[in-house]
Amino acid sequence: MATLSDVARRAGVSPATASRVINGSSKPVTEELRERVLRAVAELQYVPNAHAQLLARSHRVAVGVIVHDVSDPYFAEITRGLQRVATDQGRLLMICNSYRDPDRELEYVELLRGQQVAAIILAGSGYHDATFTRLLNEKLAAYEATGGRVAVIGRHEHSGDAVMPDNRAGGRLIGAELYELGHRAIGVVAGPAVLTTTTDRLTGLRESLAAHGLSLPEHRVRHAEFDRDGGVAATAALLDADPELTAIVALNDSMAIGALALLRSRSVAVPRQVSVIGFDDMPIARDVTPALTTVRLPLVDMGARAMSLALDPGAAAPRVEVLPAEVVRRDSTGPAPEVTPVRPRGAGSAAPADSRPPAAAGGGGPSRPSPRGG
Amino acid sequence: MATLSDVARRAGVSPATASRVINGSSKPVTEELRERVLRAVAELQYVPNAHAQLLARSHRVAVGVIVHDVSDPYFAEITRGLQRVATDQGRLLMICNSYRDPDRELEYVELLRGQQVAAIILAGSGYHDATFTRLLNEKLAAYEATGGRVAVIGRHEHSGDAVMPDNRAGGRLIGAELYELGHRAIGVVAGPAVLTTTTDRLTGLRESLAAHGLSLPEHRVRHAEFDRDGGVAATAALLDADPELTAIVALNDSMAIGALALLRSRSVAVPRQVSVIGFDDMPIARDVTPALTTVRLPLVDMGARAMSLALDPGAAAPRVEVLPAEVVRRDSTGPAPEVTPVRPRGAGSAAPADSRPPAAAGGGGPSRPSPRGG
DNA sequence: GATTGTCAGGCAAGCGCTTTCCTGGGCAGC
DNA sequence: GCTGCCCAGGAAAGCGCTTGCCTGACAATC
Repeated sequence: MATLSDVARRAGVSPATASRVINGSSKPVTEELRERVLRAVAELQYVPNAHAQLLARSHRVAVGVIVHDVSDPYFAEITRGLQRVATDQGRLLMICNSYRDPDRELEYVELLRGQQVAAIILAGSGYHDATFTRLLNEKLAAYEATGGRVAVIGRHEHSGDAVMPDNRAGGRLIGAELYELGHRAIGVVAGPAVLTTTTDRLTGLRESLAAHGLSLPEHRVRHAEFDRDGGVAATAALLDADPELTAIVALNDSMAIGALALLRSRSVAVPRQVSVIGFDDMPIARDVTPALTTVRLPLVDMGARAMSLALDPGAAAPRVEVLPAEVVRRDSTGPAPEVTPVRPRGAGSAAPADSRPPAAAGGGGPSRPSPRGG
Repeated sequence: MATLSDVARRAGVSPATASRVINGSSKPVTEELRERVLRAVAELQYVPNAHAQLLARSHRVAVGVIVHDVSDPYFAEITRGLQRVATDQGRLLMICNSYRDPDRELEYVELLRGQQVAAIILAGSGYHDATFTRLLNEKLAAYEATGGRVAVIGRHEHSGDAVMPDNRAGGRLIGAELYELGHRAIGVVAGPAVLTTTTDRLTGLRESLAAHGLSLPEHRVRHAEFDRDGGVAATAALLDADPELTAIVALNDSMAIGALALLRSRSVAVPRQVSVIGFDDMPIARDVTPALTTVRLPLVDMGARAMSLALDPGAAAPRVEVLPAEVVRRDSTGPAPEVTPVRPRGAGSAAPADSRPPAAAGGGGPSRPSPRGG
């Protein structure tokens, strides 16, 4: 591998001069020497050793981001936003997948610290785990103490700059939407209980149902992995236990897609028999059938803002930007059916023990806010 | 930021000893000193400067991969395979998105070279662009000349180790499949013509159609971006020009999803009126409606193998692994209808100028190879 | 002609770490 | 008691680059 001194030697100049030519230093260099250096660079196919440069300058240029999994569309979208701003500012982005393993997350913080990144961005749900949270905060604090910048997306536990999707409000929107459509028997396909995203969304949903005098019993909430197959499993469990459900809330779109798949495999009509609503509005949501009603989060924007916060030297006070959630109505939700929607498979017709109210006659909620959203 | 000498000073030892303790060097160190060093490390929250380490050791540990876009499921899957092997071997993976910009691709090669990566993996289609190809090969050659390893996925233009999905055979499979189903009026929703992936798949398709005496006129091939919206646009163009098409081949699944969306918006029944077949078998393919018939490529495996090749010191001769494509039959394809399937919108019924043969009566190909795949 | 100013270019000191080689003390062997 | 060996630990030489500072040549000024 050719080095700077190789270039300098070939051009018949000192390494200092070569360096200045290559980096476009403000220090003037004769045109002739400049050309000799550039020619040598081309001839040797010289590329500066980035590590040596980083050691020599004290200027940190890369930015690290730790996500659960970039191939998950949720994070793919966020990453796209991060990338855009990073690239605009001439920063290199290093992406690390924790695969939802807290330990790996801690390791990556160290790794990124060792890489001398200018900022670390943590994207994705936090964990209900006090020990982990303390450990993580210690590590981040140590990093910040040496001038590193930290921004988080959707995490409560860190005290610095943060971009927060309004998961709880989103949960409330779902509750209101389903209530207006007349649904009273609602099941929830939830992500892992240790994730704050799961509990936040669930809390919001419970709040709005409670406001209408409805409760959400524990057995109507099934936890599984936050992905398509988790959605399949949780939906199956939910329906097996409660065939009279008229609506299924999936706490993210991947799970919702799993729910749709399971319902289709059981020949349950959506939304005629059962409505399904998701969360996140990932791009594919509009292309499944029926197109998925969901709660939109401005994912790309969340990424972009987080990167802006991270790269902005920053006010003394930590900045928290809460980004709103909004319902996107598509075809997977509809008015609650008036009779038990799901024929229990095999078993004799289960007693409809549910306390379903008469439900506003004429189907459809009192007034569907708008005929079609997004 | 605490340095090694800070640690050494605090522990009352030399930097050499501290380094040896921290890296678990084979050189023996008294238990007492060892403990003092480790305590100092903990107290100072010391993390070694990775760049300094890389400078000092000559051992390169990171691996770089250049993909078109990780958030595209095709590359997300490949990346997953790459990651797995890289992690198993204790390598850090650096992911770079070229966003299908050849210039950016060249830049990233330089960047990765500067980062002293042990290997560079190029994933994704090559370009029909002689100048670019030459430039790229020069850069890669320079990198290899200094001991760097290169592996490519799905690119003809590089002469070293390669993993090649059998795009052409996949194209042939599609042709055979549609022919057997009785389709004679076939349109192609293709990716950019400059991509070798596009042309390879198209070539295969043409070959198998030709084997049955069918040709694929240019106006039945529409090029657009290799994504969902490209699929929408190309399908619309195709149908507007040729309402009598009975099958649409999308050269990747993203475009196929766009095609399905467009057909639904025009109320064209799939597969009753028009069959749709995709390519790649990305995970979402089974969850759209109708579930997408497609050609499966072993994406994760492709990534894993490429990484193995890249990390394996390597035989003198370049190794090329061709991975087979296989048809996955789902619900978006069916026998060709016997009458003009798409009612032209508005315009008077276009003359069915097509040379459609009588088509085997009874619908359905002579014998559908297997009732249901994958 | 001596002095000062200007300016292109080079010297050399690091950046933080690893690793080779050397040192000096303790011990066994004669 | 002296020599030689072994071994833990340290000194120091880089790894490849940047950059503050200095040098030496030349031109301008008195």
